[in-house]
Amino acid sequence: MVAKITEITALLKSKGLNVTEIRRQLVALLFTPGSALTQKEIEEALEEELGSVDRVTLYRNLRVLLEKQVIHQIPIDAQTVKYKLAGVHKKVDHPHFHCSHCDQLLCMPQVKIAENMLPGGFVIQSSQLIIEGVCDHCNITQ
Amino acid sequence: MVAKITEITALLKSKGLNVTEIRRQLVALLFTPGSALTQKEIEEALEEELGSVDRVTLYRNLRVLLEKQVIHQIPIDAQTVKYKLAGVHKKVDHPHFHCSHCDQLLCMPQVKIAENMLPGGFVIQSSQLIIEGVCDHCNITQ
DNA sequence: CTATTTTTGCAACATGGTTGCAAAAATCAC
DNA sequence: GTGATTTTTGCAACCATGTTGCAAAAATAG
Repeated sequence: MVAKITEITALLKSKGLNVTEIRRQLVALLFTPGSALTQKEIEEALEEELGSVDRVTLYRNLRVLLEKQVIHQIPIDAQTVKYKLAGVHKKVDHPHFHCSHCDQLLCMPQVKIAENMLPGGFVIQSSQLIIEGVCDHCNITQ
Repeated sequence: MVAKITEITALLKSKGLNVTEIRRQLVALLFTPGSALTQKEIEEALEEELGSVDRVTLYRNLRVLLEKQVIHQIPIDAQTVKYKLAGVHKKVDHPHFHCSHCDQLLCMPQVKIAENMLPGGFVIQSSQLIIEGVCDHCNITQ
């Protein structure tokens, strides 16, 4: 959770982004592996840190970070989108696992969706898979 | 496309729903296999048929049809939800294939997401898979 | 430090989700 | 069928969120 400021600064700069207070806090917030938040959750968390956050500023920063692929947008269900720090996976559209117990969102690049799973003649361009369930950690400690 | 009115009426009644003009047109619209529309697309299509459609009425009818499982809601990406006539598959959360060429949305119940695809300790409760690509038909005729 | 570029905060507007309520339509009981 | 009852519709209204423009503030470059 406590990522060094220099680490975050370096990440932002490496993507050609200026470093501002909101961006630093925003990235810091998503730095924990597995943590993925909705815009509302981000807004609330940032308000605790910064007092108040303009929703337009947050909205624009989310867009910039998405464009530069610092973060990813993952549609959990028809009415929820979560934001997550982009991992190191090459493909943008790898599967995710959402734990209904602890709300963690984990990348599952080991799960592959391949063309041979489909009837003949179908070509895959991309795919998006969300698996909802209980993660290994919650499964044990529960 | 031209499903007999009696067929649609029967479908609605079988779910315990009264038959109204909007519901009939709405179901008729989604009757074509593979057709899936956004709320906006539905609204526009219905306006051609009925002159004008109140967005609240449409919204409420979509909700009722979802509840009764006459239709399903499928999140195509972070900013698009499509509605589709519910098929005959037992599981609600079967995979879908979205053709980027003809925009058809096809059910792919043959693609299975199984627990053994995940690391040990993970339990699957449900899953949601959207595969984007080119369908067999477009692939040939293209 | 000053000039230039970027970012922020705010007003404003659009769109979609949601509720309440009275009028209209559908269904039910005769 | 008629009238009573239940359901559905259409509309006003409100809230949350997406989106743009613009001037002030902050960050960066020289």
